[in-house]
Amino acid sequence: MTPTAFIVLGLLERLGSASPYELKQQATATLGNFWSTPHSQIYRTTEALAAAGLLAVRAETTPGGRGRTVYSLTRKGRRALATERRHTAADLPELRDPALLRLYFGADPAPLAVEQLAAHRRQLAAYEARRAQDDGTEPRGPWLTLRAGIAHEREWIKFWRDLTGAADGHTNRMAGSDG
Amino acid sequence: MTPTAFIVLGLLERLGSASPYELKQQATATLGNFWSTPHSQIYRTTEALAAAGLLAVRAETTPGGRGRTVYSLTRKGRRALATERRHTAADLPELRDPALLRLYFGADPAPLAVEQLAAHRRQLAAYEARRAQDDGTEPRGPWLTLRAGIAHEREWIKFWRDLTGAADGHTNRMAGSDG
DNA sequence: CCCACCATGTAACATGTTACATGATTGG
DNA sequence: CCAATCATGTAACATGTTACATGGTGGG
Repeated sequence: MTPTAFIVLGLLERLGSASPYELKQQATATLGNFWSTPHSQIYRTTEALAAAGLLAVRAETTPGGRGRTVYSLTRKGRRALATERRHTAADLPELRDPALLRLYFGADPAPLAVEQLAAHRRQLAAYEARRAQDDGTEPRGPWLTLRAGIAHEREWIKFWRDLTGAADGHTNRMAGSDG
Repeated sequence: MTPTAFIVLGLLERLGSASPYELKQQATATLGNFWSTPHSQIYRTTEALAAAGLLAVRAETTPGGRGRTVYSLTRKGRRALATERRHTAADLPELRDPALLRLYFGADPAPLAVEQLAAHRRQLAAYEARRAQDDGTEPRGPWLTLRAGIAHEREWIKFWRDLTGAADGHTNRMAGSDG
């Protein structure tokens, strides 16, 4: 099962039923900060899952006339989701950061670091606001991923902060916060 | 400029000249741990860069008969690389970890955590071996990205270690090392 | 000499990115 | 009522993944 398929099934379990458009909105709002999915892929995936019998299709006509297609889990879809949840994956994530790539190939660290630092600080603030806003009722999964996000943002901030003032001289190394 | 193009130019600056095959080997060996690139894309990119005048092409016939195509930077290619190095990007990386995705959608943390913990420990060991092996002559860029890799691996290990024993009960939260 | 693996690619298909299209709704 | 935006998609193209092809090379 592809990640997108898993996301579609997982979101539909929560939402009951939804159009691909709504699924995309949900995905952006909830997973968006650690996993992005293009809407084109959501449309393809809902079609494929429906063809495979994991989703039921319903054509809706909203008052006003504009139609849309609404999907919901079938029993088979529920089973597939449960099975997939039990699988464990041993794949590791990649860092895959364009800024890191530039750094690797010899870009001057300081200007990169200034931008990255600001962006990561904004991101961390957003995460922490979300955590603060939570009243303790959010399910454990999302809460844990939020925790992971916060931890890694803090690492990025440490990393780039150390580089904001680093001169681009001949010395390869510097004293760092690295243990 | 696409990341792959930047990688091809950057590697060719180091290597002087290389075939797409060699570029792929180099990319895997050096960047592989934080940025992967499929070989198909390397072949496409070398062709495109050559067509744009950033690379010079030379058809080689190795003793034995098997031919290959060797590329090297043109002056224009060097200029493009220098320009690109000066650009700063404000895009943030995504975590994009399949295990995190499962966690988000309610997978039982413990079994996931066991596998992830082991895998991240191996990865950290590999990074640290590389750092230990370095005699201080490695350029700063690679050394910095290695440092980032190590820091994040440590975060992942903390994260998953806290989850290896977590019961999958009704309590949403637990005491964590999060500060 | 044969099998396995390295070197060197090409091709088919899946996924991701970006642009376009079009009907409703709403703020000015 | 016009422009912007939301809702709802389709399509074109770029990139990534995976399978296949084929010539050399080295070990048993």
